[in-house]
Amino acid sequence: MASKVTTNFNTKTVGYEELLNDFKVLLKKNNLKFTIQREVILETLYNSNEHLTPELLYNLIQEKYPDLNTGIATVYRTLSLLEDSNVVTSLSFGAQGKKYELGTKEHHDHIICTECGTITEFVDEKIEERQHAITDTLGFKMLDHSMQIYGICKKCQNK
Amino acid sequence: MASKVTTNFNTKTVGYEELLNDFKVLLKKNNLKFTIQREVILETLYNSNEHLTPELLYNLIQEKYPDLNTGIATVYRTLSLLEDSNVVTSLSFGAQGKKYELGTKEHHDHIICTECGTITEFVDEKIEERQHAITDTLGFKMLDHSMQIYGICKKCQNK
DNA sequence: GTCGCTGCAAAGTCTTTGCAGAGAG
DNA sequence: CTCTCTGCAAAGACTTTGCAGCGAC
Repeated sequence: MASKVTTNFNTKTVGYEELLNDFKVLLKKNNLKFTIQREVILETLYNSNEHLTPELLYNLIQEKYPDLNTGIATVYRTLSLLEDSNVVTSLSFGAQGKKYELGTKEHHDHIICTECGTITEFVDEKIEERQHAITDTLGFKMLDHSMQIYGICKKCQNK
Repeated sequence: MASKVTTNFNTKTVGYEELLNDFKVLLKKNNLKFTIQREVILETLYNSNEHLTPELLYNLIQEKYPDLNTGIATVYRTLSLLEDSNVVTSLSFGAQGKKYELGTKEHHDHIICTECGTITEFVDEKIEERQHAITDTLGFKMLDHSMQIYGICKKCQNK
């Protein structure tokens, strides 16, 4: 790898077994129960590379496990639980509706195509460095950050 | 000014008269009417250095011009109009509720204190440069971008 | 068995819309 | 005068909550 490359696209680090196990440990630690609904929600989030809205997630689950008859309320409740536990992260870009993604990936930012809605992820070391420099100047203790670039992707430009 | 300074905080460029005039021109161009409610909304946005939610804006107006009895629906309608015309920009950081700010300032990013909610604005040239470099690599046509840094401000750390 | 979880439906938020009268141009 | 705006209230979208029965442990 060339040493000049400081931007990386698309990172995924944790395997499903590991993720599931961590989730079980988390539940046990808080006296919560491991239910089939919770597993299905986690699995569906894991297997989707998209950023999912609660409703989209609900539909995917209905489709794949119609017999479970999982309620939308459970999806919301589980997403809140997962967000509080930092297993998923919520994003609120566009006009309406939060989207969720697993937080097991490495930190990354987002490039969003306003035509087709496709989200590309990236990390750039230089930007990360500057962010630290800026908050240091202000005496601000950085906990997290997010960056979104909006525009038109290559594919949509060629349409 | 030292040449090393590439980060700037808090920028405001357009005066109210100019802003108001642009708004009137915009309205005329689209066969829309200049109403007292629209003026009050624009003025209140201008005079607030905060990022306002529709409800907060509505309350400020009720307080200052109780006789106008401006409806919340008008606030929403006017904000949509202003957003479509790129006079204001909406931000959807935190958990719920969009916030609006005038788009007449120069482009800037946001540093948000998760304790007290204070928002600091900044621009960093190096980051802007990198963003362009990244989208160029992807053949992506950047239209806009936004960046938020979350953490704890100096004041709140000392509490 | 106990106690948390689930689905359902009802209740909350926040935002948008239909309508009839008011008001800008 | 005309045609858009406005306030009101009703309707919509999205999310949360109360409850009684179900199910993990």
